[in-house]
Amino acid sequence: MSDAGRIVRVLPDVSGLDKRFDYVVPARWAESVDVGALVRMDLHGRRVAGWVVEVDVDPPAGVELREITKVSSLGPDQAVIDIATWAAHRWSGRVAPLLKMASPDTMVDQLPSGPGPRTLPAPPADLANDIAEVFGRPGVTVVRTPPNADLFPWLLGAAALGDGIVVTPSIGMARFLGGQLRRAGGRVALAGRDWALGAAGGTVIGARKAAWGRVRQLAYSVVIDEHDERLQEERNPTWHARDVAIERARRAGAPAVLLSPAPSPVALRLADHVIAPSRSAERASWPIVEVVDRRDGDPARGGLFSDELVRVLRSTTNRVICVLNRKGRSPMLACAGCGELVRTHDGERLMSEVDGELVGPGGERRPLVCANCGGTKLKRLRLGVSRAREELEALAGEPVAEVTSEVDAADVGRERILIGTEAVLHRVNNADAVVFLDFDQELLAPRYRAGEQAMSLIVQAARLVGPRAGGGRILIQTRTPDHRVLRGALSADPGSFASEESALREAMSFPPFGALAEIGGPPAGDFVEPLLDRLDINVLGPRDDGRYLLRADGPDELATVLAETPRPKGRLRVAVDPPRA
DNA sequence: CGGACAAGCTGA
DNA sequence: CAGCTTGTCCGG
Repeated sequence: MSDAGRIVRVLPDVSGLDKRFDYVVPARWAESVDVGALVRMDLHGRRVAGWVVEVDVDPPAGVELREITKVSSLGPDQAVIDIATWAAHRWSGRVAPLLKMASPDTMVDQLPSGPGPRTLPAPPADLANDIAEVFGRPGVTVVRTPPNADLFPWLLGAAALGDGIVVTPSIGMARFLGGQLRRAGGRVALAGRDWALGAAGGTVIGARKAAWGRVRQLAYSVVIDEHDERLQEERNPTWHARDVAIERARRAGAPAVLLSPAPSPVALRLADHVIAPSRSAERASWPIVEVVDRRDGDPARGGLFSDELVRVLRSTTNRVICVLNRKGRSPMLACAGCGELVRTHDGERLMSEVDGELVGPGGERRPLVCANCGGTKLKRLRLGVSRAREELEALAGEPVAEVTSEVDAADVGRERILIGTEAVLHRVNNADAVVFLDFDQELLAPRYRAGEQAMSLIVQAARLVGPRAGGGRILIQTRTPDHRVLRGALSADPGSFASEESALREAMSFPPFGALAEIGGPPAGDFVEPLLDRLDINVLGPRDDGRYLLRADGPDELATVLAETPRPKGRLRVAVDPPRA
């Protein structure tokens, strides 16, 4: 090493460039530059920001090094940088966007002092044993929590261990739980805003970004509502906060605790231990769920308005939320004779009519005949949200407000009855009843996670209406009343649903029994071409949108193949664990 | 990514 | 052939 100063390796914060460059640190900053520091430097004629990812490196021969021009801020520590590197490989993306997630919102030149000694209240007696057990051992524990259970005791149990991260699906929930913990005497840092506070010690809590929080010494990772889709980033790399939180805990030898009323098949597969409430406690926390068979419904009105729906509208005095997910897509077909939906052979997907034939999303074809009764007269069920709103208004004899995803929670109307897509479930805090007008759209959506996502909607509804003892009620209108999701919801038994769902996934080698990546963009075909005859990789597609699906035995195998396969030039899009595949 | 530079296209 | 677009390369 030369006398001129230390040499550091820097990852520039430039999207589209995933390369590290070496720079000299001027002597005056020698002490303040360490791994993770945010710096500025000249790169190819422009001044850019970057992260120091290694110090005291041997630069390549024959390159004249430039100097760092500024030390801007403290940043992620070595542990977080290592996780970002791991995650970039795992989700086949670049490191820079992950480090950005792991960096403070505003520049930090010094950490505040750490928390003093603290005493937290003991968790309630009925949970104390479970909490002590769960947080007393490393590894992954899945805790199935009743949908209306208070989650705060689990947070207390974690915080008692010292520093750690807590991930929630929304910032709102993070603020709520974080506030509770702070009032109980915990040291709490909201991910992003309180970056420096968290780095100095305590509990870092936030939405999925909290998975990237810097902590002094990680003693736990907690994921709240593990089933919630919002824990996964939708842009590339499509990292999942659950998986990041688990990996961080694993590396620190700390417990990773995943809480959910309906844990995903992935969580259950990753779990070393599963804890479930007693059947009676779980059942009591669920609202009353009523499944209404609409095979006898009037197709002219989309079969959307059952007698049971009318009864619910009239029997409650408080808010009723009606959910109707109908975005584009071709209309569902139902048999005019028996009312059965036209579904694929395995009953998992809807079929549509193309050139006088029935066609399923996987390419399955058969003539225009009902598989249930042999009837040849099929009817289209189509009714959009705005038409449904009008009809509902006429039926209820009172105003009905439409809530779209563009409407802010604060602007939701005063009307007693609301109708909207699933977004309405996130815009309202409570209701007497939630009615899913046409749940088949969710159950039979052309995605392998459709069942899981449908269950997640029911959980959300269960929270809005509260437990059965308080009169909480969910009405689900469907033409597939025997679907495993509905059986699980009806008996307030997400455990049985989870077993069935996992068995199906295993039979089809879908995640978590295998890993998927979606390959898109113009060069997709060239990219998958060398993989076609490999035994450890299945190439599915191309689908009609030109995308391919790759399947490997696990995420590690998939990541390695994606990293080793040469990238043809052009804009290739790779989405690992695609949320909508 | 975005600047540099080269190769290709256009128009009077 | 100047002037502009499009493509390819590369950064310490």
